[in-house]
Amino acid sequence: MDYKIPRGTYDILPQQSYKWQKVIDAFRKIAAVCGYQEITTPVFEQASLFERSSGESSDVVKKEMYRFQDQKGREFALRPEGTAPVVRSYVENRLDLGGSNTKLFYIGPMFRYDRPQAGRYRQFYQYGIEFIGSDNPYFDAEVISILWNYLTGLGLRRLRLELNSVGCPQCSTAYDTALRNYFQPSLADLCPDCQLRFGQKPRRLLDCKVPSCKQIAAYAPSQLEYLDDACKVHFSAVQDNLGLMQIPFTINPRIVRGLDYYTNTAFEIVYEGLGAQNSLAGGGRYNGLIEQIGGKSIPAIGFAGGFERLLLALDEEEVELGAPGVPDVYVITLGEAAQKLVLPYLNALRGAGIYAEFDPDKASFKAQLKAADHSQARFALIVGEDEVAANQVTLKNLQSGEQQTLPLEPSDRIIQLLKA
RNA sequence: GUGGGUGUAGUUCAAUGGCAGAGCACCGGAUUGUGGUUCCGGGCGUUGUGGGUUCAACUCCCAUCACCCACCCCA
Repeated sequence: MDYKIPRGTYDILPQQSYKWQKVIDAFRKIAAVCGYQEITTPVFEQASLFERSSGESSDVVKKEMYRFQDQKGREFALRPEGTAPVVRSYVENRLDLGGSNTKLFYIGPMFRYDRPQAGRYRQFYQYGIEFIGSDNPYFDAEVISILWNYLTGLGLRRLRLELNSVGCPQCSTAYDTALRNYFQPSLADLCPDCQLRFGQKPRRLLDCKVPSCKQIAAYAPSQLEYLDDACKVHFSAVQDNLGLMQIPFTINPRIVRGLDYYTNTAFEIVYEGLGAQNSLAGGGRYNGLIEQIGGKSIPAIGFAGGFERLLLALDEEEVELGAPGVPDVYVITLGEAAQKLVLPYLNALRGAGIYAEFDPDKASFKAQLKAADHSQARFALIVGEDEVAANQVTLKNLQSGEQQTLPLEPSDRIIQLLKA
């Protein structure tokens, strides 16, 4: 083998495809019934779009972005996430001037230069929702409910929805100050990573896993105590709405979104039983992002989830996603005359929407019947010398073994039988 | 980016430094046109790759690549 697939990527092979189609179709369906329409953006964008929106200090931008220059020296990046491109498109196409809400969803590959691990790839596929246009807490609940209903609808049970509010930029900076005050005295005892976090993103100190840091962080103030009145009201309204929609959640004041643009509502869905990469999806409000990217000041909220982990979780929970398609009929011929007769027949069946399989390389009758059995086709359509002579075909039900003879010409009757 | 583990047939796994094997899967056959069960037959695979040690390496050593696990990050 001379060529190898790039590290951290994978092929979706035909035997796996139907599962992907199933989860993708289910997502499209639920998005549609909530009024969301699909948007597809390029897989690469100006690198600065992500630098500015995700935050220069975020790991995603700092060390995980695939960057390249094109022939004219322009700086591009393979998109590491979906929200910034959607917002870029929204602003660029002046959807912000319409004055009404915009409901979008996307599905596509994202790219991050991470060390590969179970549930973590360098090219991975995400589904996501972006609601743009209103700060009404109903929409927080709507967006979260889409995610929740999608995942539970697929059959997942061991899900946990964790909810938090990171507040508006004002309460957020107030909170950062409070955290710095809290950690200041123990600064020297923190791990090197945390010492960096102290300066850049103090709230990251809260989910450090080093035991000594954990201990120090144990009594740190909670974000929720530093929400201003408006943010408090919003947060509790979101909770009320979720309650009314009967979506269970737990408040986790320590969940922190990795990208800088989040405000107020932040949430994450974790699946118990996936190992380290157990976060199935996450999202939140980003009320300042549209303005930051050059549009009007318009509130918005969204989420993104990864299909790879979703499929792992479905596998873990032994959810059956159906099976690959099997032929309705397997066509068996014997002799040259039969083969000639059968080609127009095949075409007619397929034209009528019937999945018909045929392999002229299988010579013997036995081999063909074996192949028919192996294909799990429901029927075998047999055209041999006898049939040619008698101007008819034999239709054999492979489950029951019953067979009947029918006129040679493809008829509605046969099509009905095969479709049944 | 850091630490640990693994790498043998399509696949799951064997092989005290001494001839590279088995189950499953796959293909063919068991007299003329009837499948699933059964029986018989079918495998030289650069033992991930490249070096080294040795009379001899799947086995020991080094490097490299890939995957897995954890950290990290995040979906």
